[in-house]
Amino acid sequence: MIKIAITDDHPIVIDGLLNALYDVSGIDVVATYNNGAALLKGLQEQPIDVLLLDLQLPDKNGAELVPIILNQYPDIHILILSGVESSSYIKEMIQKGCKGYLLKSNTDQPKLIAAIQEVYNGGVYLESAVKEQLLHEMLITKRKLDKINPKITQRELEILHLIMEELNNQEIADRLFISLRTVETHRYNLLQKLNAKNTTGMLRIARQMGIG
Amino acid sequence: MIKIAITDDHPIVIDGLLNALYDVSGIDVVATYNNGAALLKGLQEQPIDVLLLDLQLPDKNGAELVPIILNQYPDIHILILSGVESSSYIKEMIQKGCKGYLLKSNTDQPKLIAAIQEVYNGGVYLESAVKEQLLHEMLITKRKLDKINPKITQRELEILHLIMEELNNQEIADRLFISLRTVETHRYNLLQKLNAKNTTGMLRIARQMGIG
DNA sequence: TAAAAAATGAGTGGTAATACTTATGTATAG
DNA sequence: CTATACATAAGTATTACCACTCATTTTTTA
Repeated sequence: MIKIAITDDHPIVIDGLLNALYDVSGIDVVATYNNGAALLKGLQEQPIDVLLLDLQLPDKNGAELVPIILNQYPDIHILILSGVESSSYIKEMIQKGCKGYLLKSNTDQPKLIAAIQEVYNGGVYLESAVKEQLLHEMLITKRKLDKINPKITQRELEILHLIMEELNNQEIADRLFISLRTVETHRYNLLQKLNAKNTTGMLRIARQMGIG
Repeated sequence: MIKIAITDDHPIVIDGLLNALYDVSGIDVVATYNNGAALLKGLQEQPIDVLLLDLQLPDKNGAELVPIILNQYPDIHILILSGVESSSYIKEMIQKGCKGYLLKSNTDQPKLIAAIQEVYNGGVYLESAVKEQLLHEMLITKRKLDKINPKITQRELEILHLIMEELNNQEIADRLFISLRTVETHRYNLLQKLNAKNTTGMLRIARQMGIG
């Protein structure tokens, strides 16, 4: 018997989920909460296996809540049930330790049950639309910017790589047997070409272009 | 008519591909090469739409070859045909601008044709095994490092996020209604806790921990 | 081979970040 | 009720980085 808790601030969503999971063999919804505080309190007395968690809650959002929960109850399998299909959100949640990410918009009963069983058994559940989204994010990045992007020279690229390796200008100069001033010039030109305001921005853009 | 070139150092592979693509409507194999140099030379006189490229060539490997080709012929769609299913390879190749990655081990004629048509039409082709591999890679990262990780406070995390957004200390101070010196202190403590020597390193480590 | 692009490097000035230490109010947990 | 942790903030130096401009040499390409 998989013990489940539902947390969502919309009663309608909770009703829908209860309905979808009612009388399903092997699944038992033992609690529902409508905010983060209630959830954290409830977990103290009611142990669960799987948590269906909405990302947008009135008091705390999922990004804050998940680490707190997993820190105290590492064995709970968290299944995010969200309205937004944003790959950065999805990635963040999974990396924080959630076991799945469902979209409210297209999750029906069979999917929901499949997801619950999958995460309960130690797997990760992502529906195919979400998978596609992630892959797209991961792979596309580069070439579109590539056209717009002013071409970075070989030497500039080398310097970019060394900056990524956390070398400072002096260390880069020593490594490449060139003057500190030359490194500064290359670096300045990189900032211009990538239209970045500082090193952080430069590296972010570079990463988006697939460098690194 | 999609004009195709094949590059592989194994004649048997070339024969197999020729055979698979022979007499397929809309597809025309116009050249075959068995090393990188021959390919680069051939491209000068024989324009193509799609390149089937083996990663392991005797003279140059794919990682070197692809940027050279795409730099000179940005409109060629490169389809990697490799024996190794390594996600880092796959990612690297796609990010360098390749449009697809096929495994020699399980590519049959229909798959091959589908892939060629997909990339010719501007898409990216990855077979499902490869997709799964990539997703796995992408999502696993976090939790193992999570245990080791020194505890970063809520406020420090906030500041880390704002640094990632390319704000400087003054801007962060203004945003959080605190003093510049306080931001500097938090930032200093972050560098210590993450054991980083500069902002670049700090952000790299943070990313590895799944922050961002 | 001329023209363009890339790599090299310096001048000069300014701003931001890093490297510490010390300290205080405040919340929190034992 | 008292350690402990956290957020806050200042003092004092030093170093790194950013912002430009200009100039020379080398390499690439037309």
